[in-house]
Amino acid sequence: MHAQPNTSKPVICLMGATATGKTDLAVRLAEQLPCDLISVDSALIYRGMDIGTAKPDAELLARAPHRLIDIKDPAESYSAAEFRHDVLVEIESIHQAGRIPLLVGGTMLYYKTLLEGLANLPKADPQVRQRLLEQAQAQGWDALHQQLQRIDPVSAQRIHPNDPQRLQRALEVHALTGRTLTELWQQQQACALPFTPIQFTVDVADRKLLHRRIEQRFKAMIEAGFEQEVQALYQRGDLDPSMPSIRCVGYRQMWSYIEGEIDFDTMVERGIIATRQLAKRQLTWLRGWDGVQRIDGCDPNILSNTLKLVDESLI
RNA sequence: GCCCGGAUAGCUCAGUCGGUAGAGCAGAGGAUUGAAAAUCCUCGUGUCGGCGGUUCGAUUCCGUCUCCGGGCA
Repeated sequence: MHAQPNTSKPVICLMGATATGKTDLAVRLAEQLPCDLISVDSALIYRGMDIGTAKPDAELLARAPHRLIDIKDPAESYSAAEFRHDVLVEIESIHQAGRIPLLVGGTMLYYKTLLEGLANLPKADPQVRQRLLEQAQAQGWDALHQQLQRIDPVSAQRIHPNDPQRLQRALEVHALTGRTLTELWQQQQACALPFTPIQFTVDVADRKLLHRRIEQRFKAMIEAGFEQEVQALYQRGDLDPSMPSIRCVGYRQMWSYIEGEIDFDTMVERGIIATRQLAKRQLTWLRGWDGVQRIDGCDPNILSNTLKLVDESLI
C-alpha cells in the first residue's frame, strides 16, 4: 500500500535513429533539467567498445553520467528482458531521489519491452540453442520450420523459414517449457506502467543528410582509432563474430578486415552501409510509434524547442 | 597510329542461336516478445554507348564513330 509507485511520475524518452544527435541533446537537456540519464542502447552496454559505438566520451559522461553503459563484457550477452528489469530498477531509484529519468538511445525493442511488457518466457538456454543449431546444420532450417509447424502452427505461420533466430527461439521456448510461444503470449498480462512516459524522437528529415552524417561519423571513428579498439578485442582471443558484441555495426566489418577477409576500403564502405541500414530499421520502428513527439534535429534552436515541449508535457 | 577486349539498372556483371532483358550489391518499404547495432520479408523499364545498314523486327548480326581497359608501335 505504502510502497506503491506513483504512476504519474514522468520518464522522458529520447529516441531516434543513429547519428541524429540524440546524445548531444540529452546531455544538454540534463544540464537544464533535474534529470538523470539512462542509456537505451544494446551496444553501449559493452566495456571497451567506445569509439565504434559512438559512446559519449569521458568529458560528456562527466557532464552527464549515463546509467546502463559499460555493464557487460563483450564476451557476454544481454537481452531485452534483462534491460527491462535493469531499467525499471534505475527508473525507480531516480524517482526515489526526486529526479526525472531521461532515457536516451536507439534500441527500439528495449523501449517497446519497457512500455509494453513481455510475456513470461524462459531466458535463453545455450545448451538448447546449441542442440537446435546442430540439428539445423544436419537437417536444414526447413526441417526445424516443419517441426515448428507441427508443434505451433500459428508461430510457424508468422515466422519465416529463413529466419533462424526466431525459429530457434520458438523451438527453444517449447523445449524448455513444453508450451508453445502462442500459448505463452496469450497469457501475457497487460501491465500498468509505473510511470508516465514522455516520448520524443529526434528527426533528420532529409535522408540524404542523415546518410552524409553517417559517412562522416564512420570516417571520424576510423581517425579516432577504431581499428586499434577492435584490434584489442581481437587480441583477447575469446571473442568471435557469433557474439552480439562483435556483430555490432562497424565491429563486424572491422573484425572481418582484421581477419584479412576484406580490404580496408571495403571495410569502410560496408561499415557505412551497415550503419545506414541500421538507421533505416530504427526509422521503421519510429514511423508508426504511438505517442511520440517529433523534434527537428536540424533546427539550431533544438534545445529550447525541446525544453518547451518537455515543459508542456510535464503539466 | 594499329590490334584485341569492353560499353546492358545507382555499382559489379550475366544474358538474348534476332521477337525490346535479369542476378548480386546499393537503395526504398515492411516485420520485430530474453541475440535487436540482431534476424528476416517485399520491391528491378533500363534511349541494352551514338549513328547508319541488313531484316517483318536489332540490345543481339554488319559497318562506322565515341569512350574505357590491355597490347604493339
